[in-house]
Amino acid sequence: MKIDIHKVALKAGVSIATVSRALNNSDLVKPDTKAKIQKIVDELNYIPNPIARSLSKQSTETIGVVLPDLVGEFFMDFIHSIDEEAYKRNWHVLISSSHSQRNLIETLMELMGSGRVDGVILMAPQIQDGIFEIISKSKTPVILVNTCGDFNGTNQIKIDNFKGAYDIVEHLIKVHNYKKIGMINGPKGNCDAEERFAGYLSALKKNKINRDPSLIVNGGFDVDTGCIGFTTLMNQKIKPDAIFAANDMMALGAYETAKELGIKIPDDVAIAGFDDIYLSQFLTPRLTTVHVPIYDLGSKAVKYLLAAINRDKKRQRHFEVLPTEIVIGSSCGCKH
Amino acid sequence: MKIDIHKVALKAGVSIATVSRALNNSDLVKPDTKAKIQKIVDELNYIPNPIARSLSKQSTETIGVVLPDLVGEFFMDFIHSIDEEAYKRNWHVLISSSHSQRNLIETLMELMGSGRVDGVILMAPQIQDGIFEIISKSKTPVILVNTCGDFNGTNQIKIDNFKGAYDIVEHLIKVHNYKKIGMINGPKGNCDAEERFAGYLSALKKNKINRDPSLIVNGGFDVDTGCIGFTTLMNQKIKPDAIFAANDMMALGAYETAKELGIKIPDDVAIAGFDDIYLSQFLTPRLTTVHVPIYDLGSKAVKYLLAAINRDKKRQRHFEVLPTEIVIGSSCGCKH
DNA sequence: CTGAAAGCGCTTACAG
DNA sequence: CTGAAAGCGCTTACAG
Repeated sequence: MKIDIHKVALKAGVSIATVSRALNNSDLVKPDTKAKIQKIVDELNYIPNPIARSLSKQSTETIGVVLPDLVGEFFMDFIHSIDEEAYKRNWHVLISSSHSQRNLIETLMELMGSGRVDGVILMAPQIQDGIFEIISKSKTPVILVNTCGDFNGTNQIKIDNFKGAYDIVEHLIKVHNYKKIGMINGPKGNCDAEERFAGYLSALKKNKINRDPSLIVNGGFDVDTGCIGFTTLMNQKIKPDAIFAANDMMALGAYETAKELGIKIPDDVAIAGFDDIYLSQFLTPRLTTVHVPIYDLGSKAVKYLLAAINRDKKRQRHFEVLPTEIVIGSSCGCKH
Repeated sequence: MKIDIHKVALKAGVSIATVSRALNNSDLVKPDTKAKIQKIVDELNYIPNPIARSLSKQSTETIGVVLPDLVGEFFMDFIHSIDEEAYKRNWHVLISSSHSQRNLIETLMELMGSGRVDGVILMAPQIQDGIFEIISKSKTPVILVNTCGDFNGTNQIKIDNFKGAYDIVEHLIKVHNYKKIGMINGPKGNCDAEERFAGYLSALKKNKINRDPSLIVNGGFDVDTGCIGFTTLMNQKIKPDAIFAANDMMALGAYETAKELGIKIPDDVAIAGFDDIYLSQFLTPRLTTVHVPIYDLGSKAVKYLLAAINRDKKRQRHFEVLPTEIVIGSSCGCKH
């Protein structure tokens, strides 16, 4: 038999209002009464129905997380950190990835319009038209994760793609004296990709190396396009002496292809990546890459979102760029 | 201004009951009326409040997923497949991993007692006392994923650890003629680990190889214990000619250590793993391992859970063991 | 400090 | 086919 607040009230000899107050730790309830009620609650193993509470309070204590389509090990850590942070505060996490079948917009609208969650963490490196309209029209607080640009009034948290890329390319230039640094770019329109590319260009410029369009190829952040990109770069007359892949997955593709073609890393060509995915430490040679503070990203996203929910007007907004850090392996030519 | 069912009813000139029926596609509503209501709904961009609906219908159309503490790339695919399957049916997914701070039992009890979800997918290779009490006492349907044994009355789905291990060890014996096959075991009490170990023992026995306790070491399913296990095995007088690691992460540890010690795989010692994690295809040499149908595991877990929820009495239960398949790389000695 | 009552936004048995 | 009303299980302003 399902036990509800009435049963507790009956057994405790008080009204349901008092039970409710006691459980919400209102100081309108006498300590004695609280204790008495708590005893009954424990006895009966009563758990208040969160759905009813949500309806009444008009808040769900649940945050929604919307993820992009492609998911990798990266995201598990992200979710884990979100869950951890949410748990600490007794909040819940509703997951929703956008699928081939449905687009981000749809997912987002449904989540935000429905009242199923009090706020949304939206990871959207590939921002689509219409998203801002939805966000700004809605009263549901949102925090954008890894989204390009600075959208006024919207909470944002992201990683420092630019500086990470800048630093690692500068490492290739200054420490190793490479002159022909190729790049396998990420997908068009992807924020992370664009910022990393900008960092690459900037490092070249600051170090007075001319940008050579033949050394820049496009990729899609996956292994296959890494293979293709690497092949393209290495089949040209002017071969690069180092290649910066915009993420580790593409660097991995480069490794694979290098092995097949008998090209030695870093002797024939140096490689650097971005993300520091778990896998990269096990590559031979260890990949030089950029570490991304993924745990921090998740837990801060939760903190800022809850702050936004609690102050309920979106007055003061959060905008933060988390630092990235280069991780030196031997794929760049460093000895270990 | 938040728009609710009353606004829609007012504008459509009908009662809220009729609006509700129309939206639930009841055939008690005349097609004309339905059309008229739908038009208003679209105009106003009305989305019924799922919380109110849940309270009224006593069902949430949400499934809870409880994950163990250690999470890896494996789990992201699992969640993704669950989300995909749930989405198809317009269900939602609430994630809850057990943390250092809280144990599985607590997480589970809260989730099941609260009415926040209609059913739970519980991945628990390391089953704890008390879990069955909770499950059998509760009316909330549960499906156990990768849990050892056959618990009467409980829906279960798992992978064929035994056969996977058996097959891969038999491959080492029959194809490569290894005689001294070591094993780096998984954690004590872990279901997957125990079944894999049983498969190993059975393959030895069937092929008339005596079990040699000095060739069996314990591990914890992580890279570090793989390193330690490998070192231990290779430092003995009688060295193994092949090692079966109970999962790929430990095989990875073996690779690392082999590299450091200058031991060649597979020439000095063959290696086989289990899981076929994404990473393993990029190891040199490619790891011979056992593929686990993780996507299937997730989507079937959802299907069976929803079936259990819908038939609401737990009459007919689902129990399924998904086949595993060996993936031949060159770490076992096969040419590629 | 406590209780009776209204309200959160829906669904659905009941009556017509 | 449609509507008035009760009910889902809580919270909280109001009155005492």
